[in-house]
Amino acid sequence: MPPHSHGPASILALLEHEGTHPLRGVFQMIAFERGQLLAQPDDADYIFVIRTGCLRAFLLAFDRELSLAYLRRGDMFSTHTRLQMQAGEPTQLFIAKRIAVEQVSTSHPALQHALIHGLAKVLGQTMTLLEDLAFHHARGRIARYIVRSAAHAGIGLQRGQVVPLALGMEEMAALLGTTRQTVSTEFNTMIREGAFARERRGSLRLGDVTLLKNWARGETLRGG
Amino acid sequence: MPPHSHGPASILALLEHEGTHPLRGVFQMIAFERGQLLAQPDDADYIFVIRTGCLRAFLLAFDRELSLAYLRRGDMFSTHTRLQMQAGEPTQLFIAKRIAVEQVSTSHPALQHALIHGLAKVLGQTMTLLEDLAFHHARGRIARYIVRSAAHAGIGLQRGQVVPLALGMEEMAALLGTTRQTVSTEFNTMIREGAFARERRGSLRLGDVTLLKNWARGETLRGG
DNA sequence: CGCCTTTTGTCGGGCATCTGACAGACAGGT
DNA sequence: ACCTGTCTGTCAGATGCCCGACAAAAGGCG
Repeated sequence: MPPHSHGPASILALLEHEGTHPLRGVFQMIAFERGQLLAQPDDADYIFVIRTGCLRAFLLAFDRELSLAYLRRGDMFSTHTRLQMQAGEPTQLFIAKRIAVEQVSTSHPALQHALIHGLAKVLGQTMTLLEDLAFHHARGRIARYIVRSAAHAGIGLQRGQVVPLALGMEEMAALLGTTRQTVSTEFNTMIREGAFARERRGSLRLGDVTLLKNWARGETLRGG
Repeated sequence: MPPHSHGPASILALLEHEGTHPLRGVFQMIAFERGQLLAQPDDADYIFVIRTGCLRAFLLAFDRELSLAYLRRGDMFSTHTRLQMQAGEPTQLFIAKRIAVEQVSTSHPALQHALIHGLAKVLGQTMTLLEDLAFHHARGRIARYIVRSAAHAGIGLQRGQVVPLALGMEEMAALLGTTRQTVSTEFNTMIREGAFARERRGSLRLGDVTLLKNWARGETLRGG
């Protein structure tokens, strides 16, 4: 569930405003190059809001990685010991220690709501991933990803519609918890079966949408 | 990741106190029988705190289910469209509409913190599950579960220690995202290799702890 | 256009794990 | 003790997926 809709704009507005809102005092702005990692400076918890660019949150184990979400402008999140962050492009964000935010936010309930909202959102995305991994085969996950991409782009599931795909095979694999090869193979098999066709790189044209829906629904469950 | 430590006791204290704390007004107490489902009455979000008993949060897809967490006294959570709740034993809980809580909590920052804390905790557990599913084989997940069980019971990882297991094979399988048969087979293979021995039902005696640690660390990663 | 790098497609072998089926072990009640 | 239901152990067959390797294709740049 990649690019998701923007979080509470109010926070960003507060932080970007030229005034001296008390909240602005605890946040620092930092910039990242493409590919740069957001290192955990100490073992304190941090909270941040994306201002521009794109940050990929992922789990890392040895040489494998699983992408959890792509955070974009307005998205708010907190550093988490087990999560790595990497800029997918030049990125700016506001960051502050969680404790500091909590102290200030005592008098700013709106921020609290925003935080809860943000956490709940990431929790939801994580749950989607969990569903995918636990219940769906590689083909189902790909189908679900395509359906989500279409929905996110505001495109109906109808033959002929063009759906943009933000990710390459490798990145898709990392997001879906599988391998480049499996994604590639399944993808092309789905094309041969007529579910959709390739449209240059980075987009596809929908074909037999019923097929896609059935795969996405997971008629055939994982491990079966 | 089964029973986790108790949440903010303050909330429960507030709710259980005989006085007329404003917070108490928005919460209702309900009781459940063993096996009963916590149905989503309408499409509003609810927040609840467990008072007694045990609630299992799980994902459901067709005839398969994946247990996410076992919530116990003091644990706080919110209903989530995709999550089912089931009482594992007679259970009482305080429940309220999220909106109502937010309105009241505007003047009670402590509650906000507790909520954020609770959400973050569940997010953490979800992440653990995700790690398991994405990176570890069945054996690794079982080993990790045993290690967690020991830690939760405050038992050191040393030969001879007795670790209680709260779950049967079937429930363990649901929590670890695998099948009863696989858990049973792996479990007994691990016993034969000397990692631990069975101690009546529901507990085991640790043997070669190094083996256990290695499996838990995941020397051998999933899909490899 | 030709070169080089990155991305994508495909194959064959191997393996973890799922399914379905059945037998043995345990626990509770009468 | 017995029966009875639930839990547990194990097997054989099937399969989805991973891995390593290599070829084909696409894009950037002089």
